[in-house]
Amino acid sequence: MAETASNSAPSTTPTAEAPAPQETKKTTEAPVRWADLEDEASEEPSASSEDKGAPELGVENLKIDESKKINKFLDEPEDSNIKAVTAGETPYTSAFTFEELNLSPELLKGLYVEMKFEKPSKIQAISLPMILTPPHLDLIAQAHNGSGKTTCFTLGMLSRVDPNLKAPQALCICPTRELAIQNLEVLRKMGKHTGITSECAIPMDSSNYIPINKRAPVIAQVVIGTPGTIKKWMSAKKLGVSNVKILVFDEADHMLAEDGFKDDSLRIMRDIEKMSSHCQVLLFSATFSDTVKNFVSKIVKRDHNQLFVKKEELSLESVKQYKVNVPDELSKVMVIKDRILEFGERLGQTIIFVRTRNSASMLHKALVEFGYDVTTIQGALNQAERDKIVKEFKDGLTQVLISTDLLARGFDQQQVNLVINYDLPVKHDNRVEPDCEVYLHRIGRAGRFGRKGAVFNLLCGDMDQMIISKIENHFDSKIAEVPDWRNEEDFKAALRSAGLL
DNA sequence: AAAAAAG
Repeated sequence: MAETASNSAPSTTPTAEAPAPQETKKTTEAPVRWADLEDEASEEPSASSEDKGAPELGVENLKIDESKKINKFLDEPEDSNIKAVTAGETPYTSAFTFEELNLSPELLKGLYVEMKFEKPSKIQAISLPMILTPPHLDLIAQAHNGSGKTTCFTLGMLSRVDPNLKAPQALCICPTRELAIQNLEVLRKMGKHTGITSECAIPMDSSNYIPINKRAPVIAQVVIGTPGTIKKWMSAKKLGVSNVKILVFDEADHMLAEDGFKDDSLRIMRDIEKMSSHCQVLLFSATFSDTVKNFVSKIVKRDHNQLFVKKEELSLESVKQYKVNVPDELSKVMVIKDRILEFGERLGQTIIFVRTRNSASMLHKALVEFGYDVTTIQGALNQAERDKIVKEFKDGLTQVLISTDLLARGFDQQQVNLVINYDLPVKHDNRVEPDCEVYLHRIGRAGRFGRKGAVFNLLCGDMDQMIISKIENHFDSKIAEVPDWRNEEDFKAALRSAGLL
């Protein structure tokens, strides 16, 4: 069974038959070894459950033996406590192996052979039984950046699809086109041997635009896309949802936040619930602000499972954060150029985050004028350009990528060791307030799957000082300072301490 | 004036 071609991102979305190009390049590291060290030995008393007297899962059994993981490059990224609150009477047992999950042999082959996984990560061990066990309760799941959330919901979708029913049965909604494409690539790779069909629902470029009413109805079994297009296909009746049994929101806090995609997301959720009697809803993100957490627990079904992490325990220990005080805008460029990019490829790939599209193109011009080979991505580019920039970066052809918050969430490129905040993330309606969720997502682009990484926050002026100290307070962690922005040795020391030199 | 997505 061939994959359904992606209508919307035709040339750039690799199919399962054409393996992603980076497969051939990033071979140096050993396969990811999850949870291969811990467990029964290092039990500790669990914190008592405070909420609703609901039963608490024995997640403490998954705690890692700290003494055994010294000097280990690929650490378990989320060894702090994940707090589980389960509903109903269903007891869940964490899965220490994928075999315990009753997956099809085809799917297991995808996990071991294509994905090269050995064992479930912690969030996978806890959440997969909840996702896969009847009565398939809704789930709100928070877990650290780079800890393997995508695998949780991708496996959920693949294992709940009936291969004999040629109709949409699983839907996944993402905040950006890039994330939709990336998630589709993962799904096709993981599901390579299952024959399950999939399609990407993102807006098409004007060049290959086909009016929705002239298009054939969707028969792909899994549809992954952005909210506007999904909504459009649904209301044009080209995407039938009566067989949908699992609905996933990736970056769910943003998808359901007041200033995010709330209206579209809710509309999609309600329309599916109307057509499809019991559709399981999965909400995944690394962040849930208190407001959003409160809201999302109301919109899912009354009986649902929850996994949460305290915000103080959310920063990745493997990623060292720094602040750099500079006198003016130009010195930000100088720091990037002379103190960071000078190290070249030794540091791996770098993403520089800026606040605005304008800021992106200014910085781009400046660095290009200094002779650096950088690329820039932001939402004003057309889809073909966006795809090209992402592909070049994922293929390792470009070393330094400037981005707006377009790539702040979910973008997974394991070779990114360095994140630079050229502008700090701030709330769009109130620029003196930091956006702590976006901050966490940005720094999570480094240190994927427990790898080492460094973040440099470039600070200029009192406002930046205030914002960064609010971020420190929010996560209850102190960000180390690079003493002198002009001193090369200070940066060397910082990078060394981060494990990158 | 300001990310993203889409009409």
